[in-house]
Amino acid sequence: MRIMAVSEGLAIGALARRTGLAVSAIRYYEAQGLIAPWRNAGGQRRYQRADIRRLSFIMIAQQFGLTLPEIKDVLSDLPGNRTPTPKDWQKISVGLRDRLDQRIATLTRLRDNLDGCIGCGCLSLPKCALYNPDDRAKCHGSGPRYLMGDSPDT
Amino acid sequence: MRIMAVSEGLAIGALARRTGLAVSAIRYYEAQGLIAPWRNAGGQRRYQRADIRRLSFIMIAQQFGLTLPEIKDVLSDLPGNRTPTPKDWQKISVGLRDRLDQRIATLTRLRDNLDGCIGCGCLSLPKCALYNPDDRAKCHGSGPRYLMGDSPDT
DNA sequence: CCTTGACCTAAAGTTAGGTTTAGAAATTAC
DNA sequence: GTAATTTCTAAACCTAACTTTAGGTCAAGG
Repeated sequence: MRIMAVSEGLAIGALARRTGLAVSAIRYYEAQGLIAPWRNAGGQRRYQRADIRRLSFIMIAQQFGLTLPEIKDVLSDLPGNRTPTPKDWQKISVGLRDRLDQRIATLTRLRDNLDGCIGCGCLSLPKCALYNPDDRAKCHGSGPRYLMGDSPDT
Repeated sequence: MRIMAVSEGLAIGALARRTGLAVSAIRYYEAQGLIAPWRNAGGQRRYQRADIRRLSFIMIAQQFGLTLPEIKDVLSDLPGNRTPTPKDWQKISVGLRDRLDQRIATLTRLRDNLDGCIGCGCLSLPKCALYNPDDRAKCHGSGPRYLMGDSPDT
């Protein structure tokens, strides 16, 4: 009688085909701690079906601009002792949505600042605050000012 | 009598201080064709005041996610035969704004797709179309599908 | 059994956007 | 005039996220 009904897992090539990722990329993610396959008797990697979803999540999170360490961090909220349920994925996806909202907000703010600059026609940075890499948008603090060439002695 | 009243230009260190960029970065931009100083008798780089504005524009465009080649491309619309006027800068800034709008739109679309995924709780890619890196959002075309593990034979 | 294709590891190479280093020459300050 | 700074070039190094290569091993088909 067959006991191993749950199958012996996916080989890395099959996983690559299912996800669209390169085999080398999957191995790289493993080296970075993002995925942990087991090994068969011959030492080859074997993956669970749930890993397809895991890799897909990684791909999506990358589209959203997360780095691999960040994604690793997000994924660490998944249960380690069992296959993640839709509910588990839903939970971490909400976190992803929050990050995405922040990025959109930042870009939108940046765009509005640019609009101000275009409006005045001079791209004056002290006015539009675009000069601040951290997007703190302070207008009269310390740090580099007159970035667009509008220094007082010009 | 002094003829050279327009000054002999900024040294690279002075430009670096005025823009907040590293000297090495400015030289790097030159290697990439983004800025073109002249050389003094001793072979040192000399910059115009207008270059402060040019470098600032580069910094801003980078915040918007443009690559250096893209920025070079955008800057190529500036007049080469004279110092750019506010009007010139205004023109290319509008182009920048367009690109920014597109990026915001893309991210927003991505977020809405994610919302659909969260809503259904399964992160099903065939439904949410997040799987398409080019953001073409086709739902039943060719290419990788079932990315989140929802293949028919699961 | 034997061949072919998939897989293994380790190390080197790739691209973007720079920084660092080394040794020499130019400039500035006193 | 000399010392300190700045600048010069070329080449090496850096991180992220991978890919490629080289030399072997494993697995499946006939």
